[in-house]
Amino acid sequence: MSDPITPFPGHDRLIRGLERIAELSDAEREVLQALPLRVRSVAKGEEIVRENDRPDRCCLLLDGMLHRYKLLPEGTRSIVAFHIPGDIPDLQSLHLATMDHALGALVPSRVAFIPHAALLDVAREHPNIGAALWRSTLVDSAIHRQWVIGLGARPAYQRIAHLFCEMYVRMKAVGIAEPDGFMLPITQTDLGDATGLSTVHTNRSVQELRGAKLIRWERGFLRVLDWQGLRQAGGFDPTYLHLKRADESELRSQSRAGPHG
Amino acid sequence: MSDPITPFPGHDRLIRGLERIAELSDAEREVLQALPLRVRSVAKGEEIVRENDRPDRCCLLLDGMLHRYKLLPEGTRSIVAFHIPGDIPDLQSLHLATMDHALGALVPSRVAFIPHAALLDVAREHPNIGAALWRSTLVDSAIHRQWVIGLGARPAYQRIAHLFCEMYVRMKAVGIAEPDGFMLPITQTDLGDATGLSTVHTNRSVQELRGAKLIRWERGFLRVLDWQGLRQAGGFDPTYLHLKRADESELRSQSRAGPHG
DNA sequence: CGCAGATTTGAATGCAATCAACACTGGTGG
DNA sequence: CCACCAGTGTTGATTGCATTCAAATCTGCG
Repeated sequence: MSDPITPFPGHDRLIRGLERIAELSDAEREVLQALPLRVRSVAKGEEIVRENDRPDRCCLLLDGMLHRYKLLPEGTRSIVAFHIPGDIPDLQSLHLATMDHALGALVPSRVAFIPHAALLDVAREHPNIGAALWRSTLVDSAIHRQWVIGLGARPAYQRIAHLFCEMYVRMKAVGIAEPDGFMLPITQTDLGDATGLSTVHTNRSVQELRGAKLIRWERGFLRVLDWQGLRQAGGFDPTYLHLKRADESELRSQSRAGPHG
Repeated sequence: MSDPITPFPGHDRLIRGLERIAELSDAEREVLQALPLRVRSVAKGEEIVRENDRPDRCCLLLDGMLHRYKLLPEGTRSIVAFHIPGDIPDLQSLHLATMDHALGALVPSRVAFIPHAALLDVAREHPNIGAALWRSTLVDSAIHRQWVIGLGARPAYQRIAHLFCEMYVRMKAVGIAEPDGFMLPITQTDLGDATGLSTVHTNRSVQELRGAKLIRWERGFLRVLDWQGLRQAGGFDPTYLHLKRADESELRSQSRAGPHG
């Protein structure tokens, strides 16, 4: 249960997370390196921030996977976002005092807390970093929009394919994907709560994707067998992730499968 | 087709729009008053910003109603947001260069364009205004999240009730609602495209709301007959709109109908 | 008046939810 | 070491909410 102010390991994640969408100078990277991080491990299923909380710090994900969700009166859980290392899932709390949803861990994870005050200072002193943070919340918003579109207009099969594409591309962008797939250590129940489908129907749709030889998904690793096919199945266009050109073109050109980078 | 730099009429809308969620000083209001606005009328159905555009200005809505939407390959239109006077629907373009959706007018409207450069300057020189703008995009994002929840977990009837509540409260917050309802000059087709329902089923759900004596909706005016009932039908909790305390408590306490303020 | 867009109604179909079991996995404790 | 259990994944059967297809009515407007 280490809870010291660690001046090192998490900063790389933070910087990579921001650099996938924004340009940073050396000086700015150094400023970020100096941010105080309080590292903590969280257990699977643990709630990191509660609905209605008024946090005074943000949570940077270092390792593992988090989700943002809301429990409805009927007892159902609605997942509104998945988060991967490098993300700051509750960055919005910087300017929206009250949490309108909860943040929790889907698997054992490591997070780092950054005081609001520190982030606000940095954002004010270094407008470019401020812009990057703002931009980061805007990409988050763009992902929400895409989910709205998916839930409103796409059938189950396509919805799931789209989500797989999204997670794959996001992970590639921070360099934590493998050449042939990525870790997706969530349950089908989680997937269903995120796509608005029952677990049963989620299961059947995943099987369809397997049957179409687009993916394999075992022991938490999702292997992409046919990237072009999966993209097509999901109607996926990465524009909305607003990655920097380089990352984006890389993934466009990538052809089907094969264990080559 | 007036297209002069009008230094006056739109600024009130802008200020009211920001003040529903943020505190502004007199000095800051004056700074906002000095922003250059280019006012324009747009026709019903007109596209103001196109998908894939890279705008160099933002669009402030003065009168009317706009929507953000995306046309899918299958030919369907997915509406991801409705906008009312005081909103800046494409504020995200300030930091996300490429539009990942379109912006259009649902009814004849008046908008004012503000150059990105001007907004960025103001945001940098006046951190509190910058925070208010950022905050504004965060509320937009929170609304998206709520739509995700609705589309993923709520049945048609509830979804529509929830949307009606949301629009009512947002309009109250900028002072353009009537005591007994508000202008909602959209078609049921629009409503369906926003709630992920067919027009037929949208129609039937609206009729249910009417049958339950919760609303009336004629000639573009939605009369709220039973606010508490409507709130309950939609499972509506306004927390996610992040209004300033005052506005929020006002609406909580308001009881059923009646033409008293 | 006649037309286009919007609303409404009816009937048939279908996607996805629900209900109900069963299989598989990993972890725990006897 | 194995029995047991909880969580997860899978399959089958049934139900139902919402879609689609089709057509009639209503409304505003040129």
